[in-house]
Amino acid sequence: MAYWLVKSEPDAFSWDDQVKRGKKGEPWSGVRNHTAKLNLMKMKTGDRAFFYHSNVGKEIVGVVEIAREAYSDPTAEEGSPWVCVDTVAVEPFKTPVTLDQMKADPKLSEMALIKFSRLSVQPVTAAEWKHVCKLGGVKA
DNA sequence: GCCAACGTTGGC
DNA sequence: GCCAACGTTGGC
Repeated sequence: MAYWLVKSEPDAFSWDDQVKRGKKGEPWSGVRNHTAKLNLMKMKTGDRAFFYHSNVGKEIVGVVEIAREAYSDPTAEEGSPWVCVDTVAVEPFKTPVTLDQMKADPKLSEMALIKFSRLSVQPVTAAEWKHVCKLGGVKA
């Protein structure tokens, strides 16, 4: 299984919104960056991702699962190359893990979140996943 | 094909 | 609200 991190501005789509979608999930659409798109295309059903609130909060607030692999993004122009996946809420963090916390943690110094701060869909290593789950108070 | 200008993202 | 980082666009 692979691990990921996806970003959303809570003003646009928050963790609470994701939870409200229930098992139906929500299309993770609107990605318009090729690096992010490549990551979306690598996702498999059952992969897990951290749900990160950018701008407001700047913290990981929960875990989502990939419920549907990459398909043509319905919010993009017809014939455009953009894709989205469906995400379903799995579990909220007991304690949100903040950006400051991750920056200060030597175990997480190589995280894409810190090194490529503008990438909205990014891979997370198994070691990082485990560690952040621990900080967040959830099972890896 | 280079690079300056511009737009967008996201932390501060 | 500002600005740094980065991607994209367009003139040459």
